[in-house]
Amino acid sequence: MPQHSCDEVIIEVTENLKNYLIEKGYRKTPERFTILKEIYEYREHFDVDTFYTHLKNKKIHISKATLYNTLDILVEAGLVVKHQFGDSCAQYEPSYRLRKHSHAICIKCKKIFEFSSEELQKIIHKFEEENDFEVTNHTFVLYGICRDCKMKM
Amino acid sequence: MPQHSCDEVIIEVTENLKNYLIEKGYRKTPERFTILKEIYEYREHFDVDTFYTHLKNKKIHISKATLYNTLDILVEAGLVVKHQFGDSCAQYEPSYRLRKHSHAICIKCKKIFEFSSEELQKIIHKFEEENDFEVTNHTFVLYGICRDCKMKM
DNA sequence: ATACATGCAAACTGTTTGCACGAAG
DNA sequence: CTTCGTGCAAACAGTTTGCATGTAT
Repeated sequence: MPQHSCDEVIIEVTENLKNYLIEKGYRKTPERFTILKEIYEYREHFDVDTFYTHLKNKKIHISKATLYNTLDILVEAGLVVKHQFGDSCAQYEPSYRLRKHSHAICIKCKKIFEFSSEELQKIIHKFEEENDFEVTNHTFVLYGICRDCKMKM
Repeated sequence: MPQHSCDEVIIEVTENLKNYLIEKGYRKTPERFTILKEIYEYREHFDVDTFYTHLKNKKIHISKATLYNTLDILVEAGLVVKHQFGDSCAQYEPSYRLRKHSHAICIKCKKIFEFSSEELQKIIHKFEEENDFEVTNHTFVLYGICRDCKMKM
């Protein structure tokens, strides 16, 4: 993908975060902006441990406590989505201006696949209207056996 | 709901479990059948700790280790579904012959709502066919604010 | 100058593991 | 009688918390 568009997104989300922090009266610390930038450059799913190591490799020293704290804020701000897939630890991913998608996880090889579906949005809207429930986020995960693992059986 | 139909379901799932254990060469221990029966009488979502206490109150003594072990088997056997909602601990629920449903969780009051959607099945089938992926289970969770909490704001 | 955020380590919590005993096959 | 399952406690892993230090406001 072009580096250009990636930079643009980072500028936008940085601005969004700044506004969110001001609105909430939180402080604009360098760590918070660094973490946001790194997440949007990384662009993939990650768990806290993996990301912590990733930062360490780039000589960026931020403690795990701060990482957890900041991720909570980014989720609140709607800039990051948190998923709790079956296997132990939470997974995060950037969400701003990125294609909304769902996940399918192979229970054999643990690989995560992504797919999107417009019909899903319709289901969500229907539920919102019928139940007077305001959906802010959702997780749709399919568990099963992928093509490769099916062939190995 | 009529006690009658509940008993019928318990008889069926007990038979299913027996067959599954034989097929896999696992032992038919009383604990395994007791846990299955209690889950199908309970009929609601539960986490391990809550269920452990529930059993203790009924003077049924089964250790947590056995509970975890047995739940894994029941999930394998397709008699119980495991959900990993955002908040820490895993939730389980009986699945045999019970209406397939999805969940909506209020992020304020943490209440869990259930709803079902036939369209969801279509989406799942479409994904299976397009990707040669065999779906064995799925989780669809909406997070947001329920009617009651909206009114309190 | 005054909190609030960070970093570190210790605490916590849900789950897994190791081992001795007991029961299913 | 052999092996697997259970119960218990200890271990583990991801996350949270408490406190001293540092820094945004």
